[in-house]
Amino acid sequence: MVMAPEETRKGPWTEQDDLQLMCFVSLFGDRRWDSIAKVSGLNRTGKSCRLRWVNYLHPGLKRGRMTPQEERLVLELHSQWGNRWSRIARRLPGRTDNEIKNYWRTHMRKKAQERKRGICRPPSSSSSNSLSPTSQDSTSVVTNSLAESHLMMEGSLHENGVNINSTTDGDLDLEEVAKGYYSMDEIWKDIDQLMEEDVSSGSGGQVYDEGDNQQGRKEEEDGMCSSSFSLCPQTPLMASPPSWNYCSDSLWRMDDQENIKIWLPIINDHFVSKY
DNA sequence: AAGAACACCAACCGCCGTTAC
DNA sequence: GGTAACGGCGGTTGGTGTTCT
Repeated sequence: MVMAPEETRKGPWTEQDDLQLMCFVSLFGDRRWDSIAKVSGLNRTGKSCRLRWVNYLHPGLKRGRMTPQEERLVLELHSQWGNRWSRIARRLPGRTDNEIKNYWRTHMRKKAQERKRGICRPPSSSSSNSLSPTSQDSTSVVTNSLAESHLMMEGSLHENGVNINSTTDGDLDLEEVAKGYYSMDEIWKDIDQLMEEDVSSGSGGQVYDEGDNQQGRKEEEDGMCSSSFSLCPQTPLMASPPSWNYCSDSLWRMDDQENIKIWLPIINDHFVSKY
């Protein structure tokens, strides 16, 4: 049979996509994005998956407006490092380079406009950097809280990587994987193999219809991802980022064990049990 | 109330460095 | 050592929601 050539999907992510990606990242870690992209059946590029994870799904992400401390830190660090967004982002736990970049862009645009309108006061003589917060309204905040913000940052700096090793009752002991009993490389190799097999048998690489992920998706006896995800719990799916934020947050943070309980059997069935 | 302007954010693109083969 | 694949980064764009006129 001839499979229609699948075009890599682009554009907005659906809730289903997100869940799917989270599931696979939780199992395989946030590396090997191309493989994750393939294995997950998302039909997106690895880059796209990575971006989605880093900028949106990562459990440690903060949401909402920047605090004055953060704003100040961004200003400070930008004056030091320029547009090294990812570097700056590392100093602001929970904020992504994209977020900071966007913030800065907006911020600078506003500034430029103010300047244009002559609202901005001339820069103080002490500053050689036109971008530095010399004449800004937030100056007071800016000047007194460096130590404070650094302290805050330190507090939350421990990386919020995906903790998948605390499962106690999943069939797969991810801890073992982590310990190296099963190397991820081995697993990936096998997955790659599986994917090839699935493709050649015509059952793999299936992608849900956009817009109708649930219905009409018939269980394929062997389709790991497809069938797996039809088994996925009907999580109170989120209609908007804020609610999703809550969900993803809770999915990850509140109870990894629950999360693992939910997802693990699914993956186990198909390819993990063999390890 | 409607349209324009603005602000915010998600996502893509292209380049570059690193790694594996 | 050469090359391809991958991942990360910064720049940019486009969509959507909000505020202003």
